[in-house]
Amino acid sequence: MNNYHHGNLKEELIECACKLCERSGYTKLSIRSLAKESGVSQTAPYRHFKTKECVYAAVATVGFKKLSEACNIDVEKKATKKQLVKAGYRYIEFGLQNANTYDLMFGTAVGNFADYPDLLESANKTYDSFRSSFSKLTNDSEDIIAFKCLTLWSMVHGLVGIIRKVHVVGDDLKNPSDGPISSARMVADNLEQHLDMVINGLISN
Amino acid sequence: MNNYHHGNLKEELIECACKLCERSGYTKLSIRSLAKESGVSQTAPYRHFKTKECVYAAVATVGFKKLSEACNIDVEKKATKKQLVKAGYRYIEFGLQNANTYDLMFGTAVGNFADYPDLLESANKTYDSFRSSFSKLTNDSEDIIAFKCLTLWSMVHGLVGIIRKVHVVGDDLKNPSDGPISSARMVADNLEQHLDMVINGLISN
DNA sequence: TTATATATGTTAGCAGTGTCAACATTAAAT
DNA sequence: ATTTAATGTTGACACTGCTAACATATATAA
Repeated sequence: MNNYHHGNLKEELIECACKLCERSGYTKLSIRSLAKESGVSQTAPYRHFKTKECVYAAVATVGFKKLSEACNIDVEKKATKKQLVKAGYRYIEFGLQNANTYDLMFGTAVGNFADYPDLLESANKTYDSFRSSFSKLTNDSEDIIAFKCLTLWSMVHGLVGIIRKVHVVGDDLKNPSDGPISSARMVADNLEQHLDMVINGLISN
Repeated sequence: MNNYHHGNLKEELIECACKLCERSGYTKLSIRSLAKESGVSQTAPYRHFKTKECVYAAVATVGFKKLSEACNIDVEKKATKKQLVKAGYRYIEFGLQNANTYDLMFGTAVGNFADYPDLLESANKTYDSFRSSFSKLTNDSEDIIAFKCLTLWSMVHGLVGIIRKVHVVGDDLKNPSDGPISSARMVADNLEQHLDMVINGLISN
C-alpha cells in the first residue's frame, strides 16, 4: 500500500496513451512523457510494455472497440439497408473524429496484428459484426459476401483517407485549412448517396 | 571543383531518400543516415531541407509523379471504361508495390501539402488527369463528376489500405505472413470485378 | 509466521535522433 | 578583385527508445 508501487499503472498508461495519441498523434507520444504523466520513473512503463509498438497496439485495441461501438451494428436484429448505410456513415464519422487513433489502427505503426492477440481479437470482432450484418441483406454465398463486404469496407475506409487528405474544389485538390471535420462536412451531404449507390450496386447484383 | 562542395547534393539526397524510404519505410530514415550515404557531414542536408518533413515531402512528390506514370492515363485519347478499370488496377498495383512511399503520399507524415508547392502541384496533376479521364465517360455535370470521381478514388485508395492490412479468410481477418503483394494476389483475381461493379454503378446512374 | 520468489519500480547510462549556432570554404555577383 | 551568397563542417543541446543493475513491495510456500 506504499506508493512505491503504483497499483494500476498499466491501465493508467493505456488511458493516458489513448488520450495523448488522439490529441497529438502517435508520433508525438514518448514512453518518457507517458511515464511522467503517470508520475512514475522513465522506465517503469517497460515493466508493462516490452516496446513502444506494444503501447501503440494497446491504443489500437481500444480503438477497434470504440469503432465497433460507434458503428453499433446490432447482430441480433435483422439488418436493413438503411442500417448498413448508417453504419457506414458512423464508420466514416469515427475515422474523421478519431483520426489519430484511426492511423494507429490502419497504419503501419503496428506491424503485425498477430503479435498482439488482444488487438487481433478486437479487430476481428469489428470485422465479423460488419460482415455478419451485411450477410443478412443478401442470399449470396459466403465467398460473394466476403467479396462484397471487402468492397464496401474499402469504400468507407478509402473515404476516410481521402476526405482527410483533401478538399475537392473544382479542378484542384486543396488541403483543408480548417481541419478534417469541416472538410468532411463538405462531403457529408452527399455521403449517404455515395454509400447508397455502392450498396445498391452490391446487393442488387 | 574541389570536393568541399558536393555539387549535386540535393538531387542525390532525394534519390537516396526515395530508395531508403521505399526499402525500409520512412520511419527508418534519418537525416544523418542520408548524409552518411551521400558521404557528407551530418548537417549538410539542412542546407537543402529545412526539416525532415521537407525530405518526406520531396519523396512524396516523386511518388505522385510515379503514380501518374503508373496509371498512365492518356488525357488526349478518349477514355473507355476498360481503360478506367485498368487505371484503377494500376493504381492499386502501385500502392501495393510501393507501399512505403504510398504511406508518405497519403499518410500524416507530411502535414499540409500547401506548405510544399511542388508536392501540391504533383498531387494535383495526378488527380486532374484521373478526373479528366473520368469525365469523358459520362455527360454528368462537373459537380456530379467530382462526386463520382471521389467515390471511385476512395474505392481504390481504400482497397490498397485494406488489402495491405488483412487477409480475409473465412470469418477472420489475418495478417499476411507472406507480405502484401501475395495478399493482393488473393484479391487480384476479383479486383477487376470490384472496379467494374463500382464503375458500372457510377456511370449508369 | 517466516522465507523465498516474483512482480513492479528506480537509477544510471548508451547509442541514436532532429535541430541549431558558429565557423569554413567555394561559387556567384558586383 | 572584392564582396556576397550558397554550401559544407564542427560541436553541441535536448530528446528519444531501450537495457542492465539494483531496490522494494507483494504473492507464494515452507
